[in-house]
Amino acid sequence: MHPNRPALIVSVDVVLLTLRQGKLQAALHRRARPPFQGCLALPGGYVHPQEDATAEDTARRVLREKTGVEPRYLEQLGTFAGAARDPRGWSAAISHVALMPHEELRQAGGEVFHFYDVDQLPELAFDHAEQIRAAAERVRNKASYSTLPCWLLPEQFTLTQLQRTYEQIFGETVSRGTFRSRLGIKVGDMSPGEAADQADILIATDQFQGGSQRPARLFRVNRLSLFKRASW
Amino acid sequence: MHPNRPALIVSVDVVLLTLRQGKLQAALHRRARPPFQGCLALPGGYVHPQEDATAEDTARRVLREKTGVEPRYLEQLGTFAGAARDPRGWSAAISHVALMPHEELRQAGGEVFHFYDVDQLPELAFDHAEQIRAAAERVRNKASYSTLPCWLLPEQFTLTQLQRTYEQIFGETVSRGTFRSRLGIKVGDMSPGEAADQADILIATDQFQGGSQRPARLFRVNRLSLFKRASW
DNA sequence: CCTTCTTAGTTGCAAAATTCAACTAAGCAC
DNA sequence: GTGCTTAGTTGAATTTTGCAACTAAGAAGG
Repeated sequence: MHPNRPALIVSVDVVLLTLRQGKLQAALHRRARPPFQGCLALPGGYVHPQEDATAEDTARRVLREKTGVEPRYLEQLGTFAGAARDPRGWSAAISHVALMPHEELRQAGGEVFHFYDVDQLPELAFDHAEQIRAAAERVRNKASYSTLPCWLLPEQFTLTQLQRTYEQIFGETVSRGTFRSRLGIKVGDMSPGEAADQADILIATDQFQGGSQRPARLFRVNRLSLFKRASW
Repeated sequence: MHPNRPALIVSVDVVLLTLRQGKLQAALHRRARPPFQGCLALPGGYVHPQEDATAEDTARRVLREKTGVEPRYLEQLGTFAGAARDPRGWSAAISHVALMPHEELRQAGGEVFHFYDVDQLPELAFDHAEQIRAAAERVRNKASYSTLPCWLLPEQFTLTQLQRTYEQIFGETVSRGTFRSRLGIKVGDMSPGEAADQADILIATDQFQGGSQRPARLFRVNRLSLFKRASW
C-alpha cells in the first residue's frame, strides 16, 4: 500500500427531500451516538465494501435499512470533505439527493424521520445544514428546466398536481397556460394506450382522476427530460 | 472509532482542461507506479490531512507540485467511487475540474503533461476517461449559460477572442451579433476606468488590443455570471 | 491624402417564442 | 335544465432572438 495514504473517515449521507405541508422538506433523525449525540442529522452511514458496489448503493442501503423503501429518484450531490467538519479528524461525506412523495415515505416506516423546511433548518450535526442547502439549490435549479419534480409525486399524476409541485418548490404561482406550453403538453395530441414516443416528456395514460368536476387525465414521467431554462 | 468503518482508498483527481489546437483538451501524465504503471492518467494524489484543509486544497496542491501554478478556475466535479474502479479494492476519487489558458500552463512547467482532445481519448488508467467525459459535459453545459469560458483565457481578452473560445468549446460557429447580445454587451455603454457595476458580466478595461485594423477593447470577467440557457 | 482592406462594434427588422386572458369542455349537484 | 368547479385550448399582444446590413477605426499603399 502507498506509504502516504492517510486514515480518513469516509461516509455516505442522503438528503431525502419530500413535499410536505406545501413546502420542500428534508428528512432528519436524531443521532444515537457521539459525535453530535442527540442532534438532528441526515441519514447516513459507512460504506460496506462487500455489499455496496458503488456509493449510490450505500445510499440506497442506508435508506432501505431506515425506512424499507427505495427512493423514486437518487443522484450524487457532491462530496463534503475537510479537516473541520468532524471532530474526529479529516473526513469526507459523499452526499446524495433523494426525492420521494411524502405519502409513500410515510407508509414505509418514515416515522423515524422528523421533517423540516429546507429554508428553516434547526441546528444540525456536522455540515448537514450546508448539505441540505446545496441539495435544495440543486433541486430548484434542475426544476427550472427539467421534469425532476415528477419524482416528488406518485407514479401517476394530473397536470394540475404537477403544477402545484413546481409552485411549491419555487414558492410562487405559475400561469396554467405557461406551465402547460413549457412542458409542451397538448393532451388532445396524445394517444394514451399506445407506446410513448422517445421525445415525449410525459406519457399520457388512459386513466382519469375524477373529482366532482371534469376529470383530469393522469400522466407518468417518461424520463428526466430537459426543456428551456426559465424563471417561471 | 466506529467498528464498521472499513479501510478505503481515497484520492483526489483533477481534470485540467485547456484550449489547444482549437480544441478542448485534457492534461494527462504517465503513471510511474502500479497499478496502471506507464498508463496515461489524470493528475491526482492522496489527501495530506495536516496540509490540506479541504479536498479542493488537495487538488490545488497536486497541481502546484506538478506544474507550479494555480488554476484560474477550480470546482469539484463529483466523486467516482466503487469496488470495480481500482484493482486494490473499494476506492473513492474526489474529482475536480480545473480551467487554464494553455499559454499560462505551458510557461509554468506544463511540459510534464500530454494533451488529448476530450472527444478523442486514448486508453486511460482507472475510470479517468469517464471523469474527463463528465468534466467536458459539465464545462459545455455551464458554458451555454455562463461566463465559465472566460477562465480559459488570459485575464484580459477581446470579445472576439471570447467568442472563439465559446466556438471551440462547442465546435460550432456563432453569429457575432447573437454572441454579443447574449452577453448583454454594449461597449459604448461601458465606462472603462470606473468601478464595475455588480450587474456587469464583463468589465471593460481602458486597454485596447490593436492589430493592423480597428483595435478591440480588452475586457476582464467580473465573476461567474449566469445568463439565459441557449443552444448558441 | 485618398482608396482599399480588415476587423470592431451597432442597429433595426423579420421571425420565433412566450405569456395570459378569454374561451370551450366535462363532470357533479340541484 | 342551471350553476358551479376544474380541465384543457386558443389566439393575439408582447417580448425575445437571430441575422444581415450598416458604420467605425486603424493600417497599408499608392
